[in-house]
Amino acid sequence: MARESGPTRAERQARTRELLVATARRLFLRDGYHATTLDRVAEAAGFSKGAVYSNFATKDELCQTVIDEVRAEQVGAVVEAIGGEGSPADRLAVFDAWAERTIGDPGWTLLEAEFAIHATRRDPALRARVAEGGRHWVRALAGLVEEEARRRGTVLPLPPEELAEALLSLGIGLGLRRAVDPGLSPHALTDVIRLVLQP
Amino acid sequence: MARESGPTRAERQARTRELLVATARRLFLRDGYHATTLDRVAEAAGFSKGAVYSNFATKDELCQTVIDEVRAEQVGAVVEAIGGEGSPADRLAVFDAWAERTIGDPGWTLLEAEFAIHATRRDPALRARVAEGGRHWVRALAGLVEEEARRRGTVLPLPPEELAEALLSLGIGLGLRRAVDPGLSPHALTDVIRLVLQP
DNA sequence: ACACTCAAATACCTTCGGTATCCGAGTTAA
DNA sequence: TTAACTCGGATACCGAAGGTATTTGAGTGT
Repeated sequence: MARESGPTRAERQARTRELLVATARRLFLRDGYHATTLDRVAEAAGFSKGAVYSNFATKDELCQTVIDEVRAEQVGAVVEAIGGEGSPADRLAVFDAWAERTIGDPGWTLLEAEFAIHATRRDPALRARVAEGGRHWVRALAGLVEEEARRRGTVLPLPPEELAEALLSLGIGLGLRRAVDPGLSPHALTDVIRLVLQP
Repeated sequence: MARESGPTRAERQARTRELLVATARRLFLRDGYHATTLDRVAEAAGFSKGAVYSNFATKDELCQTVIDEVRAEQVGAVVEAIGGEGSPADRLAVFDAWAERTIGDPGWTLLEAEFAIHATRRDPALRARVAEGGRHWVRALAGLVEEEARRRGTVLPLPPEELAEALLSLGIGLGLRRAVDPGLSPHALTDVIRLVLQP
């Protein structure tokens, strides 16, 4: 036993992992998957590449960790936004703000898409994981859409899952389009949602 | 002057370029942008990497050439499909078949998206070029949508450009989603189009 | 016939993901 | 207390890939 025992070994490793994930998150969101190198992540976090490989098996695993973390926050935010009280118009405005923040964020949109494509091309297991993440989004959205229709007392023009699939796809496509072409109007998503929800 | 003059030098180079583009097209569509290496393209075409760099400044330029070629075919096909005669239902069926072939083709969808993301992250000039390609799609679709509404005598629920933007984004998003998760229903796109065009 | 051009080949550079090995602080058992 | 051991992190290295510099040799103009 040391006189003044500092943090234990496991605690130090956890701290290292945290710092690596936080740094990787910043760089992956800023520069994208391919342009971000593990050397730079390690250096920016104050470690060597060895620290990265001691905490994550591959670059894919590190990036997946970052994406899971960010996505959990995004899903939570949208559920909270839509689930709130207020008139349908209020809720749509809140959702609009969320969409503007999330879909309008090129870093996030590009990273999700880039990693999904990479996973699809590279490793069936990773692709399956990414696909499951997408289905998770669809289920969450389908629930939200159904609930919203119930609140409004309107009949959905399509099954909720299909509508959710279309909305998610629209969000992905619009996010990509806006990232590539920042001059685009940001209103297409909510306009289409209005169209679908207010027949 | 040689006795039996074979192909001239310029002709030989054009032939080399053709072979390289055709080979690159096959590999890019099959494996994607990053996974396709110039060494393999050159070897598969029967040349060395030097031949590639003698005909294209960078990998980006070769890939852009391939994408332009394929996209020109796709746009032509959809304009031809929609522009044809027949009842609205017939035309929608033709479009449906086109969408199934094009959007349902993971190779094409993933390559477009992968290259767009790469260009956006890497080089502002290339990004601008890709963005212009997207606007070209939107203009073509807006014209088609407007014409279709005129033929049907219906009023569009949104401005044609915005509708076209939404449809393109939906196509991109759905194509990506289906590439990542092949089990998805392929009908969301035409369902939404029916929804928008038959109020 | 002879110098020259230039498409294509070859050799080599740098970067980056990944692996093998090493080091030394921290943990544990005697 | 101490000595063996564990293992997180550092370091050295490998192979692949985009890109560049240089060379080569078949075709071309004078």
